[in-house]
Amino acid sequence: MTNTSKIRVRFAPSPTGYLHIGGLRTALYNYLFAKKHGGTFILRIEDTDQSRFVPGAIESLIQSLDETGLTPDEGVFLKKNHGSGIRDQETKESKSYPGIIESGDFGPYIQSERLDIYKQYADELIASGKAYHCFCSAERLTEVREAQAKNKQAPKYDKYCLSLAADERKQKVTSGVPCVIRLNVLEEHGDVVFADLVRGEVRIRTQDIDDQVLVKSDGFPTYHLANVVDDHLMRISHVIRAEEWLPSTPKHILLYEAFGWEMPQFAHIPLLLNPDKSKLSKRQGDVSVEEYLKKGYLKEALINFIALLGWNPGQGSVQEIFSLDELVQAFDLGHVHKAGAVFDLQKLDWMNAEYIKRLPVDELYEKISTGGFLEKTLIAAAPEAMRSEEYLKRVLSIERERLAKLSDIGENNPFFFAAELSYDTGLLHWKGNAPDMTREALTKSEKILSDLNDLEWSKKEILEKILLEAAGERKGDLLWPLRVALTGAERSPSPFEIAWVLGKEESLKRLENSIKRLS
RNA sequence: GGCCCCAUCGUCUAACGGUUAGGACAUCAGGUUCUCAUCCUGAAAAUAGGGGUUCGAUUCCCCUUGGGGCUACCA
Repeated sequence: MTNTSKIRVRFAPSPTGYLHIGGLRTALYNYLFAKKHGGTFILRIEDTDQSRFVPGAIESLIQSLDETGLTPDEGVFLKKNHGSGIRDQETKESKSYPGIIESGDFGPYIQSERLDIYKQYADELIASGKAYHCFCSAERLTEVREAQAKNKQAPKYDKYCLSLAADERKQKVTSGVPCVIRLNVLEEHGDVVFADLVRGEVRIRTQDIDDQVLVKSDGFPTYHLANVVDDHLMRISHVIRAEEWLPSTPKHILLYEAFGWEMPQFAHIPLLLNPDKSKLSKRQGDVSVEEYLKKGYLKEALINFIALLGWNPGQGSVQEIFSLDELVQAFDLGHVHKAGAVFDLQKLDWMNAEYIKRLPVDELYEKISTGGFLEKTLIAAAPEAMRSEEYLKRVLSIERERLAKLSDIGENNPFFFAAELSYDTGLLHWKGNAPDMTREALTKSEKILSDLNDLEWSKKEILEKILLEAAGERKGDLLWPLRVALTGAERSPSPFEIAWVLGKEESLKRLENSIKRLS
């Protein structure tokens, strides 16, 4: 049931660590494009460099994709009950065939488990003379390159081994001399031209293209070979990847031609940048998706934010808040930017705050508690009474509009979780009021609040009404000392809200303490 | 060094030959029942430079400049 016109895209990371924020964006654009066109979003693990493999990285990659909602349609098994999360022993083993992968084969697609396939295709190229064995040492290659750099020439292999006699090459191969397999790029080929969906026509002179290594001396394929072979076998229709791959695309095109295969469409999306405009990297901030989630950035905000880094809905739209579904509807490769985009943490904070503000308190509490923020924040050290669900929900209803990220809970308002307040007594005085006046105000507040019953304490609006009435014209005289007494802080939410959160007992205790300070 | 890509406010971006060059973040100022936050209003802030093409260029072409990426038996 092959439908060759079907949209099939892939996200093809190397398992060298955690999912990078730039990787997430590449995955997102692939995902959006697939969903928009009723296509298939595939995950393929490109682990052809054994030395860079990080244990656990594959699982981590899959988990991050899953947590952000970008679960692949193919190439991954998410298992409920057992083990690694990437393989289902019951129904699928890794593929060991050189054949076409049809829709319905679900991987996992891990390149290190497909070495036979690449070997077979490399041999095919050797047989047809499109590729050749190279026995040159690293030292010689370095010398060649240095000489070329000195002469201001493009650095590329000089085809030395191609000049070896055929039987000499064969003899070396059979006797096991270490060698690699290179693509034989013919200069008479002419320019390599392709139409990039983002950039338009891209043209490279063949003389500038190196005889790329296809198979390394350890028998593993390089990225170039494995990538092209798999994209072909998996019937990838659109290669959507980061701009850093643009220079190697001509090499891939030459490979498709050498095999006589139909080419996918290419779309090279702009890089995510550090504030100094270099490629987004660690060192200048967090780049791991997991880190952002841990800090309390909501996946919806993260996805929304990076979607808009390098893409916009066009049509003069000024919409900034998009759900995943809305992104799917609006997405369009034609509105992907060509220039790189700086990853601006301040705007992410703003967007995350927007999402938090829109979250009902119950859902916010759910995220705080399941996200581990009860253990990671000021809440951890709070007295027992200040850790209850009911108390925390009251705090959240106040803090909701001042949180940039979940981990900020209590950060600006530590008095919500403090057993004792420490502050400068002078802070209690409103605009130079005398201590007597302050004491009088605090005593008045204490009297009012202690007279209120539980029902009146249950609503912050009631507290507000009563205190406001009592305050009269010069509100600061009463409210400022009360607020400081309850918070010990120069800045905080309103005294009504604080009192309501703290409750009668704790509020009165803090008031009494403040009055003691003045005597 | 070589090759390639890119270029609108500080940042993300809109305007696919004709706009007082628009929006958002950040910044600043003011307003909103005490401080802060939220919210509202306002301000400042950009087409890198030079040539063309055109009646008319942010927009199309060329050059310069600037930035970035790649340049491995890494992806």
